[in-house]
Amino acid sequence: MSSMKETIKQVAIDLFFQKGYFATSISEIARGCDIRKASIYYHYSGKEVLLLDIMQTTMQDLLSSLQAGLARAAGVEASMRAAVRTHVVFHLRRQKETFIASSELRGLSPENFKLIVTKRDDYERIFQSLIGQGIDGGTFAGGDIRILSYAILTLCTAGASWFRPEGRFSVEQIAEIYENFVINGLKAAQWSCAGPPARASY
Amino acid sequence: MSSMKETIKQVAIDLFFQKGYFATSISEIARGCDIRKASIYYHYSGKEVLLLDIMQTTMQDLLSSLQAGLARAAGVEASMRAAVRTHVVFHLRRQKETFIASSELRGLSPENFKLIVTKRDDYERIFQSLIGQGIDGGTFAGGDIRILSYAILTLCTAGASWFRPEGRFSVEQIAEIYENFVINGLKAAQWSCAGPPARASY
DNA sequence: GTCTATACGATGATAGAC
DNA sequence: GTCTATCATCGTATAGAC
Repeated sequence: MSSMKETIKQVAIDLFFQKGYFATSISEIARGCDIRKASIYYHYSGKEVLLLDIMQTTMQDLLSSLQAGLARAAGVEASMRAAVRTHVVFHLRRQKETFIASSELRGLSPENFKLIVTKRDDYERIFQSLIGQGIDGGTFAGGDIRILSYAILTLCTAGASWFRPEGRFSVEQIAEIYENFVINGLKAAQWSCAGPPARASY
Repeated sequence: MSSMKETIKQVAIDLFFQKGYFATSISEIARGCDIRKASIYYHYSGKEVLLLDIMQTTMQDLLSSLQAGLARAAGVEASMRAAVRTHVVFHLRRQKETFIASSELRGLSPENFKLIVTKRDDYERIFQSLIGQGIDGGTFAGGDIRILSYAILTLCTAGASWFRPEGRFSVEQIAEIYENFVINGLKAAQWSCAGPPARASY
C-alpha cells in the first residue's frame, strides 16, 4: 500500500512545499525516508522527474475533481458556483501539491513545462467557457473573459498560500465565501471597459 | 547615477524573477553585469543580503505608494478604491520586484524574514482598517476582515503573475477592473457566514 | 573596485557490492 | 531494493595582487 516510491513522493511534497524545489536536496528527501540518497534513484531517475510526477498527479486530480463537480450542476450559474467551490476545496485540501504545481514550474525543462502548462490551459478553458456562456445568456455582466478567468482562478488559488488547516475557518466555509464573492463579481457591472483602450497594444 | 551596485541589484531582480532566487547563482549575476563574481562581494556581503535589499526597497516603496494614494482620497469607499488601485498599479509596474518579494521569502534567514513580514503586516493592516471602517459605517457588507483582506490583496498581487506589459490591456485598465471587482465584492452580501461555523476551531 | 586564484562544502548522479 | 563509495561539477565565499 505505502511503497517506498509513494513515501519518497510524499516526503518530497512536504519539503518542496516548505523549502522550495531548488532549495531541497536529494539527501534531505532520502533522510526523510530513512534511506540513503542513492536509493532514491532506483525509484526516480532524477530530481526533476520527481517534481514532474507530483505535478502531473496534481493536475490530473484537479481536472477530475472539476469534472465531477460540474457533473452535479445544471445551468450556468450553478455550474460556475460548483466550479469555484471545487477549485477552492481542492486547493485547500491539497494545499502543498497545488502550491508546488503553481509555483515551481520553473524547475521543469521546456518539454516538461509544456506538458503541465497544457493541462493547466485545458483547465482554465473550462472556466473561460462558463464565463462566456454566462455573459452570452445575460447571467453575468460583460467583461474580458481571459482577464476574468485569471482573476477568479488566481484569487482562489492564492487561498492555498495563506490557508492554515488549524485556522478559524473550515475549508467549506472559505469555499462558500469565495463562491459568493466570485458570483457577485461576475454579476456586477463595470467589468467591461468603457470606451476604447487608453494604451492597449492588441 | 547608475553605479555598479545598482546594476547588480537590477540584474539580480531580472534573474530572481526569471529563474528564482535559489536557481540563480552569483556567477550568473556577475555575468549579467560584465564583471567577475568575486567583485559582487565588494558591493554585497552575500547573496541573501542582495535579496534582502531588493525586498526592503520594494516594501518601502509599496508602503509609500499606498500612503500617497490614500492622501488624495476622502471617505471610506474612495479610500478603498484608491488603495486597491494603487496596490494593483504598483504590482504591475514593478512586477518583477513584487513577485520576488512575495515568492522568495523562504530565501531569508529567520531574522530577515521577520523584518520583511513585519512590513507586509503593517501594509495589510491598513487594508484591514479600511474594511473595518467600511463595515462599521455600513458602506460594506459584513464578513471576516482578515479573510477579506487576504482575498483582496492576493487577488491583486496575483495579477503580477500573469500580467504581460505588452498584452491587450494597460496597467490602468486592469487596475480599474480590479478596483470595481473588489468594491462590488465588499458591498455585496453573503460575506458573513450564516449561523455558527460548521467545524471552526477558534 | 575589479581582478585571478583558490578553498571548501554540497550537490546531482553513477558504479558496483550485497 | 538498498547499501557504500565515489565522481565531476558547481555553489558561496575569501585572499591577495593590481
